[in-house]
Amino acid sequence: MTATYLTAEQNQQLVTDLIERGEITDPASAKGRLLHCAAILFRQEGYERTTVRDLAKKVGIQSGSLFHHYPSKEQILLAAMKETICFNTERMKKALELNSGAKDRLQALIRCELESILGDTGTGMTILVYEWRSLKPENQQVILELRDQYEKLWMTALEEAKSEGLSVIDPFILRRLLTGAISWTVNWYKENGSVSIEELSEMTLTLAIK
Amino acid sequence: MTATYLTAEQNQQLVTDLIERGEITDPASAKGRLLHCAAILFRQEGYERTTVRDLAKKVGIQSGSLFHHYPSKEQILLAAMKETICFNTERMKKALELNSGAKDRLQALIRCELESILGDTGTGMTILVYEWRSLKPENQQVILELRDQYEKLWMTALEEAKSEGLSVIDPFILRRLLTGAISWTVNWYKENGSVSIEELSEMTLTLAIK
Amino acid sequence: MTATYLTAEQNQQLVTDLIERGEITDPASAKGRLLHCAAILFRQEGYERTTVRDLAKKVGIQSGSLFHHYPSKEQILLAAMKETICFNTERMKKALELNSGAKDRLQALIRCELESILGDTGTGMTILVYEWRSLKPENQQVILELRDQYEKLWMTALEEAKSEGLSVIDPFILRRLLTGAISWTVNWYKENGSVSIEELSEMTLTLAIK
Amino acid sequence: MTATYLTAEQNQQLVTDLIERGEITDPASAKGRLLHCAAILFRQEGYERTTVRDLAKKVGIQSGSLFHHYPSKEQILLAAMKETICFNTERMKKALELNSGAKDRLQALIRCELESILGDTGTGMTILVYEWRSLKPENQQVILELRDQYEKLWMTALEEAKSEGLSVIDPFILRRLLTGAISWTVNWYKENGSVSIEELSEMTLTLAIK
DNA sequence: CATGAATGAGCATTCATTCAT
DNA sequence: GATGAATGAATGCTCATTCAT
Repeated sequence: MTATYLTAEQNQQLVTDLIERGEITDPASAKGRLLHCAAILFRQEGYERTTVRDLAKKVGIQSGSLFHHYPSKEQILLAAMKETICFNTERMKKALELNSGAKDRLQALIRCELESILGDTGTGMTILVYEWRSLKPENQQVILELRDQYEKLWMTALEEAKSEGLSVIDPFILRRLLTGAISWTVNWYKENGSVSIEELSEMTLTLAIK
Repeated sequence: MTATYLTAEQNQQLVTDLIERGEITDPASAKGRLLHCAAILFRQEGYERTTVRDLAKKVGIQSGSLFHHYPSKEQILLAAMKETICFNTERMKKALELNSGAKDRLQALIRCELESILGDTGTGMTILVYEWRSLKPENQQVILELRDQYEKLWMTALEEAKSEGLSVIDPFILRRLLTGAISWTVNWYKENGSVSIEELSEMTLTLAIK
Repeated sequence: MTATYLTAEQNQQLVTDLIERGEITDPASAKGRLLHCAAILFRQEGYERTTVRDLAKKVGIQSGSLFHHYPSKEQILLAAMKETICFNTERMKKALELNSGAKDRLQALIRCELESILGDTGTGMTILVYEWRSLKPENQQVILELRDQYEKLWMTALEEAKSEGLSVIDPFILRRLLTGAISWTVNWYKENGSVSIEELSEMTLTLAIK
Repeated sequence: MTATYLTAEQNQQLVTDLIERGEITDPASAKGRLLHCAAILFRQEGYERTTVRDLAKKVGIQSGSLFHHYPSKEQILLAAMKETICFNTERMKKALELNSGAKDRLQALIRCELESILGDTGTGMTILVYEWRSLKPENQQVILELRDQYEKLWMTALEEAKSEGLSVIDPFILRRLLTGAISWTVNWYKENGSVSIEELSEMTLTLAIK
């Protein structure tokens, strides 16, 4: 048996809610399209290798127009990161609500993070991992604070798992090992390969618990 | 009980041997110092953010002089990657020789890779992971081929572990999950913290096997 | 004894008359406010360093809206210069009418020009001096023609002074030396300092005549 | 009778001395040519309207090469200003040495400043006057300090003139009026016109003293 | 081998101007 | 009239690479 996960409808509803609450930008708007394209390019090519001209071309505007929406390239990265954390934190909360029991709750988190890394939503956590060093220290701090909430959800779940005897490793270290294992999937997982994201999340769970 | 690992002397001997065989560059030579500095800077700052002037300054020469040793910045990265793989492949072979039994052999590999990522030798595997996209496809191919040998050592050990019932996950996927978990340590592990590299390698082992 | 100068009421009356005759724009109108703000910003920051966005912000409108009033940034500068010359020419005429005798008439002109440079009316001659090179040749020509009338008032007064033996220098050169001396005051004169504009105009007069 | 002024040879000797002492850059060197061209262009076109591409073209190099010599456009302006003040301060000192008597010494200063403004040496004081606002406050401070020595020479001469009864105006104000009168000549004086620089300096002197 | 001035393509960013709403 | 998103040419600056010395 496996954990319950958000349906496509619930996922879509979450997006709608967050747009309404102003926490993420409507992907249908110019600004939202910009952010979506930026997330994809930064993920594929890396922040440094993506020029504002590349980005503008992908969005379908002129490079100067980017600066109508954001004052600098780095602010685009920052905004993409912020919305990504925000969306994924909310999705993890919803996924936790749907499950009870340490094991299922942990699996829900793993699956959420995998979906975020591997999905084509452009909201992927990958840029948070790989483009971190491109932020100036002050902006790193901004992200760190948002990331705290996200990581608290994980820590709670891992501590619960440990107290139930499902794991013996220190939760702090286990979380970091899992972060690496999951984020690295972006470099090898092929969507139409033999393994589904759901199966992959089950395998990842067996790493975390006995 | 834990696996046997190379002593500092054995490690040093390996370096000497590889220099003699011409497989890695003598770190005392100008070229070797260049490669060493490059590895450190590329790891710390990233390849794109490291300018040839930064690198030249660290080496203590003028930027134009770099190009007497390598025809381009990318070739410096490529050389650093090659030597890193070469050295670490050899070190893993040595470490495997020192151990028998699937569990110990697996732990030896984990420890080798962690040492390579976290050690201050400048030979770290980190750049292989994070600067991969900075290589042109043809150079990626060169590294991929070298990497094959390295990965074969892992695959053999993981298949052995599976056939002995230590693990149930597909070795191919397990290796990739471990790759991520181990390489990510560069982002959080603090040398003088409460956990030694040896302890960390034991914890990582518990992820891989039951 | 000193020359007679326009009272504040006479000054205000002049403004009203000129608005009525359509020679300057009513500063209460949108266009007038724009010109007023432009004159101030161009004087403070310089024409090149003042962006249309800065100007729009000061006026309290959007930058695109400026172009409903003037077809280009340069036309705004041109209009500001035109109105400045027009207003100051008229003011000098009035001031000349109030005085007789070469000395007093000359002092009246000096004081007028100083008031125009140092006053806070935003109609100052400073931009004519410092932003001259920002005009395209054809627009420089437009200003030159307006400026001719203005300068004729000066030349007449200086020739009169010379024929009365008050000065020995060639009026053409004397006028240019005075132009520099007076316009430069914008860079050092402090309104609440120890010297009033009236006193300064007397001192300047002693430069021009014996 | 008129004041003594530096001969062309003495002028040239001064240049040579200052280059030797490292206080100004050899105009024959690449850096010196750059500074010379910059001074001319900044004077003719203004700092803002001069692009680094314009400057590079005039020097005969590529725009990127400018930044081999100076880290920014503003530093080029700053260097040009520094060398200008330095050279003109030294030239004024030499000119003062050649003359005695308040009147002659004052005329020497006036002539020096006029030569500096109107000469084609590219070392003209004009940019100090007209491009002042283009410097950031910290760089303005640097120039202010250098300028202090220069202005002290003037103040001493003007105070001497006043104590000898040659002038009645406050030296502080007189200096500023003269600064304006002299610097403004750049806008109207034509070299091959009917008036020589020497004659102009005599006329200017009659403004300053009775 | 090493230097360091020079290159030149490329970069992020600016900004006057346009125009559909 | 006014808005404000979009334009696109131009700007100051960067940087891997070249090459005469």
